[in-house]
Amino acid sequence: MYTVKEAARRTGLTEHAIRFYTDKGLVPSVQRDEHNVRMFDEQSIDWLYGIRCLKQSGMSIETMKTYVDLCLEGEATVARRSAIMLELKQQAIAELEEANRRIAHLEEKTALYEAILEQRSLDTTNPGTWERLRKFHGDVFYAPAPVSGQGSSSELKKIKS
Amino acid sequence: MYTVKEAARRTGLTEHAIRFYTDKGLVPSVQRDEHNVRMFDEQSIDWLYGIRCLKQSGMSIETMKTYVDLCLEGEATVARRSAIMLELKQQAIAELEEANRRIAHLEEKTALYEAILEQRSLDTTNPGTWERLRKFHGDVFYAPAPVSGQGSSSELKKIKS
DNA sequence: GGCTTGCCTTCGTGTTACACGAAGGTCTTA
DNA sequence: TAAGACCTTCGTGTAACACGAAGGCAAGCC
Repeated sequence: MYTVKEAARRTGLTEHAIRFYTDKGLVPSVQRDEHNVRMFDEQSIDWLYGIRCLKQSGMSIETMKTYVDLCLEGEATVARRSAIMLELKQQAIAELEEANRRIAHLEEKTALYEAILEQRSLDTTNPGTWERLRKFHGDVFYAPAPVSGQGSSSELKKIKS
Repeated sequence: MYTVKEAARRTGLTEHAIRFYTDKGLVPSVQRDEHNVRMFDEQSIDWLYGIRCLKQSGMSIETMKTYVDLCLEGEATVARRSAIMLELKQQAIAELEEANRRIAHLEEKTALYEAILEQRSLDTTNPGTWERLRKFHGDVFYAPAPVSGQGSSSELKKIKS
């Protein structure tokens, strides 16, 4: 039987996290001794490993609770658990796509900054100067179509050089 | 000049978010009228668009504040702003890799579940039953090395097939 | 004048998954 | 008997808002 500290050492989780998980009911086999101290047996350690794994998969605590409860019900719930994992995978794929969009977006911006630094372009990344720039290329900074264009300035050429 | 509601309509942000951003100092050009009501001019709308864009890039509010302040200082800060964007891109790339890891991980799990559902494998996804399974293949569920290794994974081939 | 409607304000709580510290209890050891 | 090490619970803080409450203000309507 292990204390929180030992369980932390064995699982790689922090003591705080382990208390948090046990309090959330994610470690069904955990017991308390006569001084109300959490005691972990091998099965509890297994559960903690499982939790850590689910966390790595991006599962929320709430879903973990559902998942754990389904596990306790036994093999009859395999299909439902499978569905949870599939949904999680869909979510991960969505995050992947989001990350890809961000990178593409940031790629543009960093390229733009590079151009500015090399004096090849105007500074369109500062919203404070858009009024001056709007009529030329006011939509480099942000992805969707910006405000309806008005505003003018002729000192731009000076910067362009 | 626009109210919060109109600014929300024009920028696609919620009214709550707009109040939040203005209170954080991310919209330097915003004013208040005689009744303490926020008033947005075209430049304020530009700033809001910029904020929305930065948010889409995954930038934190704190960093946005830094970024906005740098913008206000003018073109002398282009290099520092560029550095912020580069860092953000690195972060996005890291998130991308994390998402890829998750998907690979979940791919295994969903495949395993499929195998279980097709009666081709034991249920190794339930930590509550690992005691029974540990001697067979206790490390399918979680990614890193599990409990101090006893048990072999020689039965894995049967599942993989 | 008074009421309703609609917009605005500030303030305060809830969210997620813990991190962190405080205050206090218990056991062991010097 | 006191220190040290460990545990407990409780409470606050985090990020980026969402949401609702309570209240102010102006305009329109009867």
